[in-house]
Amino acid sequence: MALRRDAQRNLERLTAAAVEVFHERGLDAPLEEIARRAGVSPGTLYNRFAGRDALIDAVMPGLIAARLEAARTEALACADAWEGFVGYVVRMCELQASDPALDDAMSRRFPDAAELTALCDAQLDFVREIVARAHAAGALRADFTVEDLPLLMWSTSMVVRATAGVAPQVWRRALALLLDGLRPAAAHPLPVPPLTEPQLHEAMTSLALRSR
Amino acid sequence: MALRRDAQRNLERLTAAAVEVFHERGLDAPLEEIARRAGVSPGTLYNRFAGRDALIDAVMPGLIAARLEAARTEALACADAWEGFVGYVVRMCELQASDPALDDAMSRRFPDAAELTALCDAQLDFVREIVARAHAAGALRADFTVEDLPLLMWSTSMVVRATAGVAPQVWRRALALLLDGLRPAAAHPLPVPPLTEPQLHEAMTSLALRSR
DNA sequence: AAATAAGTTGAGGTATGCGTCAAGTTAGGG
DNA sequence: CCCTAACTTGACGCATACCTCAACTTATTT
Repeated sequence: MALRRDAQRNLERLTAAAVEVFHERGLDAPLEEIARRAGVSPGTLYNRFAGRDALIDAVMPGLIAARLEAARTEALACADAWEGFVGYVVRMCELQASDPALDDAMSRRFPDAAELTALCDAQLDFVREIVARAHAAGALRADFTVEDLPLLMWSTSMVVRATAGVAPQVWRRALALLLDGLRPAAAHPLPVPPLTEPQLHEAMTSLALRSR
Repeated sequence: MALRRDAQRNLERLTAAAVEVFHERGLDAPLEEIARRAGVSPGTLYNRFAGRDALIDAVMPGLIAARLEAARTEALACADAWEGFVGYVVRMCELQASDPALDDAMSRRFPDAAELTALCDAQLDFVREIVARAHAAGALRADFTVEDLPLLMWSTSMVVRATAGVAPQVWRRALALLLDGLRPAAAHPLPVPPLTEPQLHEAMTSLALRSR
């Protein structure tokens, strides 16, 4: 059954406030702040959303779906396979750098945010194509796998966090150094195998970052 | 004047407990846990140490001084300048990966931990030599600077944190990819200039990591 | 204009962690 | 052995943040 009109309005205020606050403070922002900003009591928030993950799932997919798709199609549209790959990675890192909420949404998994999780998992599959195309063109070192991509994202995530207040573009330098290591000509044997897909998933899920 | 004997004993217990707890939980571990583990009340801890930084400063330099020096001398002793450089970086990252406390101590600055800060600043100067030697030998891309090294450390820090529970060696892979980008042959123009030294210092100081 | 279902409130309980201080305990010199 | 300065204690106040629920308010239906 439909929500009562006032409830509907509060729900909209809540999601709007969540977008704001997540943008400012990341996905670990206090829920009470979101309620406050929505002009609503904490009880109302919990009344409407089971918990943080439900709120995240109500808000984040709408913020990232279009951008993820844009990054993908842009990459595949690019004539040069290497340029496409690099363009994709850079675009993703730009998203990370532009918004702590996006960074969290892309670096971690929130088990009870089903839509968001589905979106990200799907993205990983699409990216497989981009990587495959680069491999086929001999533009990307052969021992690089899709599961290595999150390593780049994590790296950038930290560089951004450390330097955002001081030199907000420096992550591009760190990423460029890294990308230079991904060309076939740069390749030297790697010391350990890549993450398996389940390992990757577990790593993202257990990444509660700001605590231990 | 000397401490009373019981106070001396408590102080030793406190530093020992701090070493343990910092090792397990990083330098943000609750001080109360340290007091508890030392078999002492929180009051006693605060009685002996002005705050977290003082305790860190009492404990960490002893844990890292020797290892930092070993890494340096080992690097300079290495006949091949590139091997020396890589060996140094890998050794440092091994320290990071082996202990959250070392990771914190090397990735951040604790303004009121004077000894620790001095130690790390000195290290950066020594490392300048290693980088210079690699540059002189044409073994390291010319546009790489000492201030770029912390970018590597931050990158590794995050990869370690994400994967420690799942594939504790995978950081070596991420680092290897990165190092492959540091060879002169791999170099392509970098999009932004390196951090300046003051920027670097500020970035480390403001990196309160686990919060925002 | 009731009646009622739907929704909101906000104080309060839980938990973590910092830092303090009045009261109590103890080491160790005289 | 006893006195006093040195030291320890642990409960307390503060702050943050989670989540709940009994009492209240409001929209909607008839």
